[in-house]
Amino acid sequence: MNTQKVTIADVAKRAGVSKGLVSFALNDRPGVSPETRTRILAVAGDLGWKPSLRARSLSTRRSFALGLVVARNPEVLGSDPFFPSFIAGVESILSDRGQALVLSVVPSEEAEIRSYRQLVDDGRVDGVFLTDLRHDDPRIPLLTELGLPAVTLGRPDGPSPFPAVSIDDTPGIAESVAYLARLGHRRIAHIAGSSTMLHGTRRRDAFEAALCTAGLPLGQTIETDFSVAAGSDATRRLLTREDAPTAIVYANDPMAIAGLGVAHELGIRVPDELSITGFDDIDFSRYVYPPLTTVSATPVVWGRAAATTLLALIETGAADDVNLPAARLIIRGSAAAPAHTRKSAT
Amino acid sequence: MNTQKVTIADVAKRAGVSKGLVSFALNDRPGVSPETRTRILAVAGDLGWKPSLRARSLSTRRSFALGLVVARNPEVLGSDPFFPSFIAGVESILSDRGQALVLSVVPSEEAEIRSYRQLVDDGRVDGVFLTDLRHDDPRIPLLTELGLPAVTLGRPDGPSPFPAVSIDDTPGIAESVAYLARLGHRRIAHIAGSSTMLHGTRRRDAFEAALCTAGLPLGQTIETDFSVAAGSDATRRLLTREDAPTAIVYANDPMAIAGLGVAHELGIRVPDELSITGFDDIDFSRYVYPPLTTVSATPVVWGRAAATTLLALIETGAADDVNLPAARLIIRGSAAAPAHTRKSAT
DNA sequence: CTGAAAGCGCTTACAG
DNA sequence: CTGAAAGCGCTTACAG
Repeated sequence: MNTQKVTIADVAKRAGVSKGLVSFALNDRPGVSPETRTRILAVAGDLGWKPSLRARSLSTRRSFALGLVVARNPEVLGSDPFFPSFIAGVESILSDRGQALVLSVVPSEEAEIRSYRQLVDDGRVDGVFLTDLRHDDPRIPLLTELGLPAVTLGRPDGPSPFPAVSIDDTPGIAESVAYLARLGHRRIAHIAGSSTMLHGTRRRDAFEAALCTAGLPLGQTIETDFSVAAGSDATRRLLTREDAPTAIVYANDPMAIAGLGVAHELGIRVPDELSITGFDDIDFSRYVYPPLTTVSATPVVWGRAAATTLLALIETGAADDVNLPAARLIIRGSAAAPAHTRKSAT
Repeated sequence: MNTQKVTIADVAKRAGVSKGLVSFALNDRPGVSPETRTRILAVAGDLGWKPSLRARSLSTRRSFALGLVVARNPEVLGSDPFFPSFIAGVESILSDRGQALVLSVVPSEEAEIRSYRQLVDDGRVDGVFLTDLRHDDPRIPLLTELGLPAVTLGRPDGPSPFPAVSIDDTPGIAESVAYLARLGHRRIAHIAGSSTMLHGTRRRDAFEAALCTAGLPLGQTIETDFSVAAGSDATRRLLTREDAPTAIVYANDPMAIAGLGVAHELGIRVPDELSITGFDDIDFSRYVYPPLTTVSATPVVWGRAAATTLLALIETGAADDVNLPAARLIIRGSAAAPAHTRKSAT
């Protein structure tokens, strides 16, 4: 209950020094003799002094907080565990360093821009995480103009003054396609994410490149917004066609799980009559039936790395890009040799 | 780029008044003539003055931010869309009121307590949301001691000085059981959430009461931690028993979806041979097959109400409890008459 | 209705 | 190595 009662002045008086010196001792700055420093710190401890963050903020013009503004629509936000995990990773770094996370969830791109401006106008944060990178992402020039440090998750497609923390998702898609091709599939489709998102396009490009590598004809691709609903619709369209694919590579797990539902509904057995692969390895993926063959993702690791990088950037003014281990294929039960291959093998 | 350059002193000088008066005008306090106020505000507008939140924080001892600390384990956090939606609801209120949300995700109960203490030591927030209420929740005495305003989601089982914003989930469970009983089920089991959580116990109690109302014998109940993995295990245990139930009422959708997977794996058809119901109506629930009969939840509405209440409490020092509309049963495809009933009906 | 001053609790040149 | 003072940009009694 005594909290916030004792101030730097109390410590100074009790230690018989000036407030300035207490501040120097606290911040480990040169100009205080070791003995004096020790004495000051001891007095501070005795008194239970907790330096006021608000006062420090005012004089240092720092907020000791990092920001994350999320502009996903509520549905895809809810069915995708990326953010909870990413945030858990971020927090594991921040909590030990006395930093806080300010989270903003906004419904539109306009609201997103307003949110960033508000954050800097209010001096709420010292830097932000840029997730879900888009093509020619408007946030990069915006933050540059605002002078707010940032770290991007993945490398932007335009010029960027910010360090990037990346996980290459190309190998995961490539492995998925190669695996399906090896099983004997020739009509492989892709249910892609939004083409406004960098990772939507990148996974799609990886899919097409992998098809090419495997010597397979170009497959059908349907673009979605990454939502469960869109994944469901796209699957239905694909499966009710004349030349329905025998395998579908999904750009994320939630859509793949929805696809599983559609297949069940249509009486198409997975993996016997249809193979599917996902992306992200969300918790659900191993508990649906059949368990989903998918690509691992490590959002917690990404969160830690991004937080570490952003903090370094803020403190030192510079930080290197970091490349995290690529996502890999995890083979479970949702893919198998296509029906005709099986028949001819019998 | 001019941001944060112009201060209250500039406005005062330009308007020919004292800083104090500018402050009064800004805060709509009595003691400024209408003309003067208008003139001051006009000057402020011209100059593009944005009052410094940091300076206001220091002198008012307020942070203009609200806190949410989440202590769920990463898995259940990720598969349950409650938090993203709840937060979206909270933000929709906060953003218009110049408030920010500081989010803390912690791995343990000790870390949780430390997090709250840190939040008040640093004066990061003016109040917090208490979610996932537990029995004899230690956070209530803790926050009382710390003097931090809070709002609870649901009513605690012990004494609490804080307003509660509640959604009664009892009717939803009661309706689920009544519906299954009406379909002809007599062996209905419950896969419950954690008994340390108030909503885990409450749903379980509602289940047992509903069974009683329906004149059915006490069903089997298995307690879990609400996770997908636990829901899967519990379902397997139930279905491989001699006296396997013909229907299962799950305490949340993620577990019900895992249950669907187990049933598929065991070759038990849903709903023909097994009926299941969920709780929460998460986005996935309508896209699995068969689509899940479940109970609606409105986390966004809950978020708005909780934010409104907490802000009222902080500003006026008091706020009333609020009761939101109860969750209701949503009938989809995962429940039907039990197999033997069907047979005898043929 | 208005002004001048002190205060919120730190940090940071500037002297010594 | 140390002290006294000014400053960060607001708010808030206190006088008039």
